[in-house]
Amino acid sequence: MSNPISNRAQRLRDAGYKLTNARLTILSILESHGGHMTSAEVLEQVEHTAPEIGRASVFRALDLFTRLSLIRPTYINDSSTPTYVMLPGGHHHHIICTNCDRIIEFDECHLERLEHELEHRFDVQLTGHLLEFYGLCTNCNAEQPD
Amino acid sequence: MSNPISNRAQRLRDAGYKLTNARLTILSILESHGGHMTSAEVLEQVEHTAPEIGRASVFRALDLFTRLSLIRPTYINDSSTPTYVMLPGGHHHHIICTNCDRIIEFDECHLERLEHELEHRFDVQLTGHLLEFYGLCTNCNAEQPD
DNA sequence: TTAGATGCAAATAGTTTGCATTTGT
DNA sequence: ACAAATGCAAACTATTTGCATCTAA
Repeated sequence: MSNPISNRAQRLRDAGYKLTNARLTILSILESHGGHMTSAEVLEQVEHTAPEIGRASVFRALDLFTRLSLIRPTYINDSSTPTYVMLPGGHHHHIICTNCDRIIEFDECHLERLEHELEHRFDVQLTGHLLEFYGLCTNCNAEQPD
Repeated sequence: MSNPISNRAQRLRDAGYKLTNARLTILSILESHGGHMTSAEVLEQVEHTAPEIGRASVFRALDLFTRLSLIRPTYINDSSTPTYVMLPGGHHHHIICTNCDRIIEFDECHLERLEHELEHRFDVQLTGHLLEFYGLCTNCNAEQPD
């Protein structure tokens, strides 16, 4: 009640969820890590910094955060493990090299106008978006003889 | 050698991959199904229409198609199974309701300019993109008292 | 002809479940 | 006080692997 609550924690509370130790710890791990984290990386960090938190709680928290659009799972490296992307300010954008899986992040997307238009057209309330471009990075492009 | 080869099959061949029965069958299942298919749905279809094709080949084909940007795995329903999205013309766009998982597809994105700009800025060769908006659909928005 | 792709079945690994206990509000 | 969330460990399920065989080019 005395220490400051992060924006995201506030959103959890506002949505009616309890600010438990497990949730706050996992949120903090995601926030301090920045951009992308696989579920395996989150599990590993939890294991290191708060081994009392169970595996199941990690998955439950990741699911909850996803429902709240705080993060979004996406496929990057191999095909069977999700990488969770933070959606600060509700959005995130990157380029994925489909050959070497390198990620290039970029900021601007100019999608505000489209977002508003879609909200009106489909009568939805949008909270975030993810924009992914796929292709070959400089290195992989050079390697491909075509 | 006599029957017509689809655009996508041609892209497989051009990239140096063999046009095997397994790959063509799976491609055709994806194409005839249209927009979205989970891996489980693909497996089920294969089981019905071509039971001689092994599970492993399905996953191998889906991985290959992903590397070629013919499809893209994304998280929609539950968190543990990918939904593959066709990328006809290289792109796809939709809105996901984070409450009921309803998907609303839409066409325009006006991202061509950004795509070209990114190609120059990062010296990459882009082959496709996926744009996802997250939020609440009409029904779920109405239900939420806020 | 032959490198690449397949099918099979077993092994693996990631995720979920059920339930008694704990905790935030 | 009590509904909600947790931690545990077992159960599950999707995916991958290794290898002998087959096939597209």
